[in-house]
Amino acid sequence: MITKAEKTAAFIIETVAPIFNKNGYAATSISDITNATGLTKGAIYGNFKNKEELAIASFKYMVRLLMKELVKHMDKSDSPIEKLYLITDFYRNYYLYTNKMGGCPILNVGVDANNQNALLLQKVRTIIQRIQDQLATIIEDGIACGEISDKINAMHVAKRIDTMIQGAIFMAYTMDDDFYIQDTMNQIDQMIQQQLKA
Amino acid sequence: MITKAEKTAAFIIETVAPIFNKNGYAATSISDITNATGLTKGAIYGNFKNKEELAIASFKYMVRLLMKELVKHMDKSDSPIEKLYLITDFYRNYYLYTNKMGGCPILNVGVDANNQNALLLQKVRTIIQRIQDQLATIIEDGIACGEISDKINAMHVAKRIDTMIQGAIFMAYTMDDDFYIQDTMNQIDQMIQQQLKA
DNA sequence: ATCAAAATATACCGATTGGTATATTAAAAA
DNA sequence: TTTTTAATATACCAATCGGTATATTTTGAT
Repeated sequence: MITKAEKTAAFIIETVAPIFNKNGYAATSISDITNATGLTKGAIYGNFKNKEELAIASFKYMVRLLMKELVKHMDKSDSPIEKLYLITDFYRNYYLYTNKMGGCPILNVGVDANNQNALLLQKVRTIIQRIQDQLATIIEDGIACGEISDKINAMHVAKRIDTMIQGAIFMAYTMDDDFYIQDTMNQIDQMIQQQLKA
Repeated sequence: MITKAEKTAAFIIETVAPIFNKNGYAATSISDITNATGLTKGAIYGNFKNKEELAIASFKYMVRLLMKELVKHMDKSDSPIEKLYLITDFYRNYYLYTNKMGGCPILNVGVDANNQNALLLQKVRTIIQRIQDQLATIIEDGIACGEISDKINAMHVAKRIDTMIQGAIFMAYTMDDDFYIQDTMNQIDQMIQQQLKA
């Protein structure tokens, strides 16, 4: 059975996650949290040990949301090479989609947590690692089924694609210009076509 | 003549810039600043209007340092295409070089200032714009002197290169792995060779 | 050496910080 | 319906926040 506290905890996370994502850890105060939720400190600290635990829960929630959407998108095809195109396709809507949740949590927390919060930084690293592993797996699947050239290093290409995507997201948000994402996705598509295809 | 206050202001900026760069605006307190400098609030607020002004001065100082180094590096050749290679060459030492100053100020302030400090964000945008303009100018010079194909859009390529560089910097710092920068610079070099060269 | 001005230190301000102890209310079991 | 427990609200804590007013010191010109 789902308790009241569990519902409250979920509500707090959903409400607070975009705030942490937008403002960063240090710039988000407990009163920001009580104001946004309409709850009091009692409810917050009754459900979370401290600010850090809530920030981590918020980050995990954001990433889970994003990854669920990405996987849903990728599942539209079984072909590895088509899956790669579906990934760039997903990121073409990323700016619009993540704006609602206060930006890209990986970029934001990655920069914000560095030198500031070891636990949060560790969580981001794990997520990035997981994304790259999955990307590499798709490429390896493509090699295995003959869609992708066996000359290429799957993990290297995975990192390369991920790096370009994160660069595009940073530029898009900092310059408030979606062009960077659109152009980078075209660039990655071209890379897939010209360098990866068997 | 150089006054005592001017020397103090310079000393404060040099001392504090890496701290702002590492911690971000909100997570850097005035007491962090007095502790690091050994000065008191009187000296700080006697030389700077407020925390924001000091943060902006610190950011400008970091960028000036970096850009001076980059320009010095680029001046090793007059050939536009060689200048492009010298840029990637510069960034091959970027991780080691910027670690001492608390990371890449453009990445850090770009993410930190977004939704937090409009003035700082504006400064980053101006710097990024300037970098891309200069990059585009080099490419256009290359086109003019026949080193670079006239088929390409200079500004688009400039943005593309800048995006890849920033992505590499983000990944390198978040994952604490210089590989991302080295690999991306190789990638850009290859791009120059295969797509830009006339 | 004196003195005015510039520069820095000290002491203080109200507001806010993250967090806790306790009181109160709401929910569920008896 | 009473009683117990779970959940939330209230009131408070010391510490710190950014910033200022004023006192003190240092500096350079006379």
